[in-house]
Amino acid sequence: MTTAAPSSRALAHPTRDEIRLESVLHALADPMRLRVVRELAEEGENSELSCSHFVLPVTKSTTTHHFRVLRESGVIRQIYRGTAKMSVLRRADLDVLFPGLLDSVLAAAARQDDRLGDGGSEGAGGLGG
Amino acid sequence: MTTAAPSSRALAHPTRDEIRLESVLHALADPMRLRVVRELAEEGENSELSCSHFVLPVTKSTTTHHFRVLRESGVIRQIYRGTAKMSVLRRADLDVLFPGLLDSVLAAAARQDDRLGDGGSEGAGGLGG
DNA sequence: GTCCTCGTACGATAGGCATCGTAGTACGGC
DNA sequence: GCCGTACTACGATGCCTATCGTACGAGGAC
Repeated sequence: MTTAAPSSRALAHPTRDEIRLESVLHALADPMRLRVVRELAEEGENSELSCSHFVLPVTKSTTTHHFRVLRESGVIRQIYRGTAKMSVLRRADLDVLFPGLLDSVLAAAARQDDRLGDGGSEGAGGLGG
Repeated sequence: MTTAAPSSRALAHPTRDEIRLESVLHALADPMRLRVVRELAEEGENSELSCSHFVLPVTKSTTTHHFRVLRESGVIRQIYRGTAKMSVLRRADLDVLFPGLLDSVLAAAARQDDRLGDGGSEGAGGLGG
């Protein structure tokens, strides 16, 4: 699957067999990371989003850290594309390993947001940076 | 549901509305706690198991800590019954808040155990791709 | 070639947490 | 009343982690 120029920089990912449920749950338990995963899921299975696409209320360093946790736990796949680093949800792998888990978590997150009125207008906290 | 005297000691539990997805995921992300939850689930919805029923490779202090995390995150309900402290899975509440989530996690855990040969001594068989 | 943008690496820091040991409380049996 | 069992509370400890700031490398724009 040599798509275009993968650059010389490669990133280490766990194989499907190396993905652990505990690590996935831990990765999803963080609000920032859950937010990233939800956004990736909403974009579609094959959508690649750059790190800079996400506007998180933390610095770039911290964002890098969160993406690393997601990648090393097997939740997302990351590839370099020019100066940008694209992230894709590993939905297929996760669905094979843990059928229904990702959908349940995503649905639960959406439901909770709806219940708490988080998706509306009030932001409660300024996204100052 | 006669259940005799509930003792005077009461334990604080989050109401259904107070249960947060992040807290539940965090609670389930720990191997010890996931083990407890799985055992509770296998016993049936209304089964009460005492803390001492669980044989965990940690001290009683640590066991108490884990049960507290599970209780405060809303995953289990605990009541005193004599000197024993019984634990019950809050399956109904969780199913209302996050439909399918608990089942997905339990199924995923069972599947992973099976895949890794945790239940017995068979050498890590299916190394798919 | 030079500069700018994107993201990384490294160090530092503060807080959380899993773990232990010990001392203490509640309840039931004798 | 006394003791044993079941569990708790508290303090200590060491690791993990979420966060930041700064310095740095890679790749594209001009």
